[in-house]
Amino acid sequence: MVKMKDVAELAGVSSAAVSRYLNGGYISADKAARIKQAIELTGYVRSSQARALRTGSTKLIGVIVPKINSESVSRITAGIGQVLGHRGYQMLLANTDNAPDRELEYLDLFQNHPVDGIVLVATMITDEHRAAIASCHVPIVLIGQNVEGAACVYHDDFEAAFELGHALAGRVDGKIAYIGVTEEDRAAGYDRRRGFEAGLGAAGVVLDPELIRRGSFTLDSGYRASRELLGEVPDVSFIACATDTMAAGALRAIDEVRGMGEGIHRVSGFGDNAFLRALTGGIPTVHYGYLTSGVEATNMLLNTLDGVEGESGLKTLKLGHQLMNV
Amino acid sequence: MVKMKDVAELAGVSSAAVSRYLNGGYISADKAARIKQAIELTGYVRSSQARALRTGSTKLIGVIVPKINSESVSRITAGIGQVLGHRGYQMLLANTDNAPDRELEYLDLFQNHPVDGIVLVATMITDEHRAAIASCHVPIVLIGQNVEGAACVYHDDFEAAFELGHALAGRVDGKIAYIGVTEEDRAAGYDRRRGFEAGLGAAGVVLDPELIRRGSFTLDSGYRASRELLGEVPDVSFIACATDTMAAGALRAIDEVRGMGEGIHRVSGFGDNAFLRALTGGIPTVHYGYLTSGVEATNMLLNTLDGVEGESGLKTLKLGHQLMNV
DNA sequence: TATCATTGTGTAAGCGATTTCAACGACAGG
DNA sequence: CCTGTCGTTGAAATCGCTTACACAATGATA
Repeated sequence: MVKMKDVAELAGVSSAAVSRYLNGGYISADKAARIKQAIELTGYVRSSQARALRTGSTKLIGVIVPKINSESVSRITAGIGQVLGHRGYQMLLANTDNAPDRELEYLDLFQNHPVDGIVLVATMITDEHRAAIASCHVPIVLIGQNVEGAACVYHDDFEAAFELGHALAGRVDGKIAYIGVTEEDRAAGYDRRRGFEAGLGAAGVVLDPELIRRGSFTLDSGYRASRELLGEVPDVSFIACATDTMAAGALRAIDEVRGMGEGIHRVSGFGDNAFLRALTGGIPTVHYGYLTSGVEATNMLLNTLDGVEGESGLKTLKLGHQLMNV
Repeated sequence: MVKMKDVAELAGVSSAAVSRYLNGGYISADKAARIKQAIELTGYVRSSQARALRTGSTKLIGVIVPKINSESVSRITAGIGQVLGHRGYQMLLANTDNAPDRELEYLDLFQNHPVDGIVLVATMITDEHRAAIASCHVPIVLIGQNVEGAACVYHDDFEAAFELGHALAGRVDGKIAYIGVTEEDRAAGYDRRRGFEAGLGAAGVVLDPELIRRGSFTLDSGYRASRELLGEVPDVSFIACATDTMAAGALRAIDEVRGMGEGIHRVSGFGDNAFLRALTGGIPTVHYGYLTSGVEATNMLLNTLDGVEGESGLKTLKLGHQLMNV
């Protein structure tokens, strides 16, 4: 592998000159030309490892996600990747498979090590998480949760759920059920459930605690919870779910129990999944700018890292949402 | 940041001893104990950058994908990530957004630089690709295409499509149409289209060239191609698509033109998308072990890198498939 | 003419690990 | 007692790059 010294010798300069040429330091025009030629001739590329050791910067951003094969996460990731690519960084992806302790593990691994910054697509935030985030040696931005004391890019799940609940209250007659997710996930669990209840409440509809069930983000869990619900409470009229994926499961359950095509007007979700939209013509749901959240979070992070002027660095950013099909 | 020298001093040994302790070289029991204690006391973690510079190995695997927010790719990626995690490697993810030249770019970037190996989730393989792969300095495994002279983990798209075509020929009456993707994608474009035609042919059904259209992997393109098709040839009876995602678009188009629920029995796809399966009860499609292909490819790659005995290293592996709902 | 920025340049000192090398004590065999 | 082997050790040489520093020119300013 050709190294800087080789290039320097070929160009008849010192390796310091080559380094300066590469990094934009003082260099005379003729030497610059000779170096340029020497680099092209040898096909030299500088060792990012040596550079990293010397400068302490790797141009790598650690991205921690709970699950890669999910529409929302992969959209967020697409947004992150877009920005990183544009700005000369690369993405080190860590998938925790929904295990919050693996999040901590990666947080630990990353901060000591090879990354310049971290984007955490967050689900459950425990005290341990807060501690880990606070003691992080590199800048970190969270996506999806609003955590005090950390830079966050998030959506207002309470408000969105409120609006959805309020809108649905007027349109649905009969019993409304809600299938949520773990409330340890503040945004998708707690806020959505509470917001939805509050929204219904504001329209004078009470959500019967008996009709609140719990799933786990998967289509299958939405399906199972719905079957159970329909079995126990046959006259349920509408099933609201905490995610579109779960809503797809609910849809399937209703179709099975009540006949094909029955489910479409009897479920709602969150996330505005493209597949679901196309196949059903659109159930009531909330559109979040997932890609945008990835973009915004990453820009914020890189602005601090690159010391971009005019940008106030890490802060908390609430993105908007949009009610669909209500 | 505490470094090896600090640990060594605290333990009263040389840094060489600490390094040996960490890497399993000669070390006496008592020194090992002292070093262990010193490490715990200081919370020392070794700099992977310095290590990388010295050893030339980064424990990083470059993963190049055409698109991150797609079910098949994210499943493959999940499989890759699983294995990497288990075996102490990390994933450097590069998303090319379906731009084959960005694939080349990353191939170039990766091979000279910080990764120990590459997994390429391949779509179009041009001669440039072949050249880049052949001249790659680090081991590389392709997923999804069978390329002569490269290690590949792939599915037999021709055979799968043949079986699907053959099975459908007996079940469908009336005109069958096919919406494919670019034939530069040998597996998903060329092989599927040809296999499907051959399968129909073997059952005595001819696929009218007028009824072969072209889309681009997206739901929307499947929708548009189908609308066009239905407009031009109103008596089309069945639309086979090159991917489930496109089939979802076709489904929507048929529902729009002929009434809700009509599409379900009139489309087929490839890939066995979970959402589509749940929402439709299952259209004819082919199930591929996407996660498995990620797992197998990565194991193969790491086996060569780690020099695992008994494994014959990089080779080409054809995975099975399964016809669904026919 | 003396003084001082300004611009270029090379030398050499690291960054923090791994690894070669020579050396050393102990102990067994001859 | 000498020699060879084994297990163990630290000093020192890298790995390839960046950058502080010293030192020249050169031209501008007083």
